[in-house]
Amino acid sequence: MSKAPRQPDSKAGAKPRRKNSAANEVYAALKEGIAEFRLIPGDKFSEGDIASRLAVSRTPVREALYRLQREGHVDVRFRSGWQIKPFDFRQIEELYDLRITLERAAVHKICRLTSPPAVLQQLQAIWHPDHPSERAIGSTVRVLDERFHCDLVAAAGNREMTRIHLEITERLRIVRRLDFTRPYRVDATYTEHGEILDALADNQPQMAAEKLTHHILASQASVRDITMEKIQAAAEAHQQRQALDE
Amino acid sequence: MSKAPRQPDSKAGAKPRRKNSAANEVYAALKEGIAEFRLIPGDKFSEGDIASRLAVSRTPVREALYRLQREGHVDVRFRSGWQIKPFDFRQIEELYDLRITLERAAVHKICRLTSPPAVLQQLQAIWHPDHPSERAIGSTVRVLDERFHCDLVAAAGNREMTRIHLEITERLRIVRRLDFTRPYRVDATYTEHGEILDALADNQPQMAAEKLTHHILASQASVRDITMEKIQAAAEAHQQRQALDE
DNA sequence: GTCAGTCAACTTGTATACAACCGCTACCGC
DNA sequence: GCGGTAGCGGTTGTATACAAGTTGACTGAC
Repeated sequence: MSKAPRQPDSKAGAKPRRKNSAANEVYAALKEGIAEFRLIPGDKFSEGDIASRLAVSRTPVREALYRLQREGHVDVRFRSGWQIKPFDFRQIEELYDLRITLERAAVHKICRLTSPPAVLQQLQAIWHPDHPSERAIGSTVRVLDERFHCDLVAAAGNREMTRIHLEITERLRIVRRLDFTRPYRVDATYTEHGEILDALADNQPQMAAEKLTHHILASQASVRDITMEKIQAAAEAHQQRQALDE
Repeated sequence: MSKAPRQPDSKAGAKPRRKNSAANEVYAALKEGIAEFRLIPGDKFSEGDIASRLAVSRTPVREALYRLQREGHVDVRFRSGWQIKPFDFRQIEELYDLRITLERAAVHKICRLTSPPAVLQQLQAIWHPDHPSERAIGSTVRVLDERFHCDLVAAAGNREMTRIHLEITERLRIVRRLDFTRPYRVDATYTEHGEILDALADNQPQMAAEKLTHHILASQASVRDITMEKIQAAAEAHQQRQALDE
């Protein structure tokens, strides 16, 4: 495995732990590493590596790795090490597509509800362009946008759908974090969210679904090129590091 | 934990193993136990219980339990044991609802494909009521039905959607297995599948979606009452066992 | 009889030890 | 020079040992 800078180990020597905090810390550290591209798709590593690097035993490392495996971030080959799963553009596209399916279903469901869920009011207050109070800026918008979509799905009232959608959101977050430094589609986001909410308020599911689809596709497009770019850069950096290791 | 009959341990004393077969065996044994209601929702047990019962160490047991936990079958409380998750009727309903959402989206996608996927031909051959060759009977129909729906979603070409759908199918299988002994809706299944395939062949997504929805709802209804019944019976048996333990 | 406090058994979380197995390299025969 | 094979380092899979926390029952006072 390429020698990434040692993770800041926040609990060196701290033996007593609550819950399975060690496993959780390993999980969080690895996931952050993947999200911030210190761990590059294709990187190989062993359980022992991670364990000594984070100063824990292999047991919590294994638990964390199995979680990540189930989430599709890493993979293991029998007695021959782990690796970060190669980046899969098609998978990203498919996840966005799935989001569209789920969220369209959600707005239809919302319109079929007998009484509109309270959360719509709150979303109106945050997002409606006529709203006079302060607007969020920069990457905050992205976080709020994520929240918007999750709230929308949750409002439809199917908890399993909400759970699945959350899982997808999690996996896409890693990609979306890539363009943190960019000026985000702030105005567009406000406009589009406003349109969706208006359509919902008017009980026009078709319109809401169309606006929603458009919004997600726009967001996807915004993310797509920067993703390509970053992945490329990360892959090159990775190759350089590997060359340096020899 | 109530004393369920000892699982048949197929590999007592067999030390050398390939893959993590011990973990897989534990997983399979537990899942079967849950599916067949030897492990009743609410049952409490410890890792040590399972380990000694299946003659393995706690390590593979833990791995299996964490898998089941992620799938929503069991839950753990910190240093205080595991339990089979209480049966959640609402969850079942929600999963069926989610199936409808995903499968409707799938048929729409299929109709938008430039060339119809080859699997449709195969499904026609199996399911079309005019088809002269042999029909499946009894519980085989249920297995084939499951396959039908998975194939349909797979044909839409979104692998992530296929994966999620498969996960849902897995979780519903436990419920569907409940009415193994019943005469299944054989004729209805053939008719309804035939209608869906016809609509797809005619490239009528709306029609296909409607027929599909109707079919899933019928299946759900068929399962609903028997589920109630069995759960009731299982819960009573469980109470009796508990009373007997004292 | 009831309630609070204590304690011991039990449970999970983590660390460590050991065994089986994969992949690679170096060596040997040709 | 080349092919095949044996051996070795490294990796995961499993077992076991130990630590920390929870639960529930028992005991004692009131």
